Amino acid sequence: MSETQFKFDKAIWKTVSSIKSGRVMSYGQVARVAGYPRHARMVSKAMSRSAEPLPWHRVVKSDRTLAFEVGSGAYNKQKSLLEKEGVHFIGGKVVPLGSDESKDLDELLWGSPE
DNA sequence: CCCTTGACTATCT
DNA sequence: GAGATAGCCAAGG
Repeated sequence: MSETQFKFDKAIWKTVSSIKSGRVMSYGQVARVAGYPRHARMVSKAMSRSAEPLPWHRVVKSDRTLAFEVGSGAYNKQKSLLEKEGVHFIGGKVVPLGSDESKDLDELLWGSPE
């Protein structure tokens, strides 16, 4: 494993573990904050290489949907982990704690999204 | 080296 | 707003 890759992994791990419970970050955002813009696709690899457990479930796509196929085991796993932290799922999108749910709740009641 | 892949993103129809 | 398209960049065959 090269030196540069180790530095990259370390930066990613640090950023991911800095995500607070109930909050989420997109892959691109994690990469940018870690100091590696346009490395969104590398974030997943770095997390996979992590020796110790990381709050990987707090990392979602830029549109706030999960990166896995809907209905897959990994998808359900990530979803339950997030819900356990108080994160809502509305219309397949995550709703972090602290965000204004009234609009989404309104959509739910009126049946606009799924 | 060339080509394909992927836990991505932004933009255009 | 969903689907297609084109960038993106490191890894691996």
